[in-house]
Amino acid sequence: MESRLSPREQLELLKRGVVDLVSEEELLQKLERKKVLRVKAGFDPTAPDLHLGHVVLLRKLRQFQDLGHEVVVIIGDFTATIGDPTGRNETRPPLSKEQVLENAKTYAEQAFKVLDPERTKLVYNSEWFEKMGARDVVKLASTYTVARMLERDDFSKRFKEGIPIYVHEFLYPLFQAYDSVAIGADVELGGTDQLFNLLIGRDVQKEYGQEPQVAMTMPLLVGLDGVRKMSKSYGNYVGITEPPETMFGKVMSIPDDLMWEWYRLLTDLSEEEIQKLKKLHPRDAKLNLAYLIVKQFHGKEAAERAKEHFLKTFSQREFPENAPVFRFERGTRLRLDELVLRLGYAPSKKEAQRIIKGGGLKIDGVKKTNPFEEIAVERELKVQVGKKKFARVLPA
RNA sequence: GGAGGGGUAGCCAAGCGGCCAAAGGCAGGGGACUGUAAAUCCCCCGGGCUCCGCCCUUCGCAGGUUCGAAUCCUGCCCCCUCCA
Repeated sequence: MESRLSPREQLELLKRGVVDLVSEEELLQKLERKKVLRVKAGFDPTAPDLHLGHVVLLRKLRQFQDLGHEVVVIIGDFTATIGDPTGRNETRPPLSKEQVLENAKTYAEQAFKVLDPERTKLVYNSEWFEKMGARDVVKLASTYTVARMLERDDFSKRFKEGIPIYVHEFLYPLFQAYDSVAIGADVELGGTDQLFNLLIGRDVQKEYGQEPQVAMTMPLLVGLDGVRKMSKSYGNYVGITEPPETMFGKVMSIPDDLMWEWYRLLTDLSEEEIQKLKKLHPRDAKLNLAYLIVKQFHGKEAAERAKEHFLKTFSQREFPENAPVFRFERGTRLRLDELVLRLGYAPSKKEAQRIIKGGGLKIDGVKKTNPFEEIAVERELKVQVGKKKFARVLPA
């Protein structure tokens, strides 16, 4: 779909799913004036693993690309090498240059599962920040007031509650804003939590004599727990490089209520189509969702296989043939708690024992509840730990 | 710089000489139910030992007083509040 659409039609499309748009009129004007807009998105090079939460954003970027626009991904290598003690994580050592490059590479590989490489530019912000002197930093800092900085939710809250705010933390939004100046961004895209930063970008661009960018934010995807935003540190995420079966299973485990939002943010289905799906049995609607998502990252065939696998394993309770294989020397005698530990399905022997005593271990379909029982590896053992973890144990 | 409050397991939060591996809640794990959803119920939740018992390591850090300390004393580090 090349950019045959009128500016107004483009606008309508681009507005879909967006939370904040500052402002709609400006975006329309830009679309009318320019054929190719520069759409900016930042990337944090400390965490290169992308999950579905990022995909929400990437999909919107892709939409811009499909309309003929250009995406500029800013790799925040400069800021990353300084280190950011914002969170409570003290041990967050500044990344080395190599590390950043490495992460950027992984990031790009993953991002191009959604983005069009032809219309994507990767830019490192060290390119301009390394050249900046103290004078330039002061100039940048003087474009904003402390009072305005404190407008940010996060800052004002911390300020009121007496949680420390470091001076350099005020600098980060400004640096991000300056990225927009450096590349002359027309639009910047981010999660809703980024709105404040995106708006600062507008102000700073004006200070530097540029036309302000349009700020556009996308909803934060709620994670598997159905409560918090999807994030690696909450462990409620679906990584886009995860195997089809895992992905499928994870999607199936989301709360029912959440699935419609996922449909909106992660599939191309229209609102009408989604409404129709609501008439299905929730399980079937969710199977369809999982299928559509897996398909995007692994293709149709893999999606079908994953679905089949899911149905067999969980609906018909069959042992999955593609379960991970573990080999032990023939004749090895192991205690059951040891076995579970060695398979990596328990963090300690104690925990393995608890699982077993609680009835969470099955070997060849038979429940084993004595963790001290020994078993010899003479032939294939079909091991199941809990509901979702399987292993085929073979003699080597 | 001054005065006060506080640092307890993944998080929140009790405990303030022994009955404390440390209440309670959340998160998490296992089981039942089921649609690997939600809700509900039961069990577990520092580590090790063939383990109905024993041992080791934990209550900011380092020492000390005690038969015995998360609990008392000393020093140090960190955080917060009010004042300057």
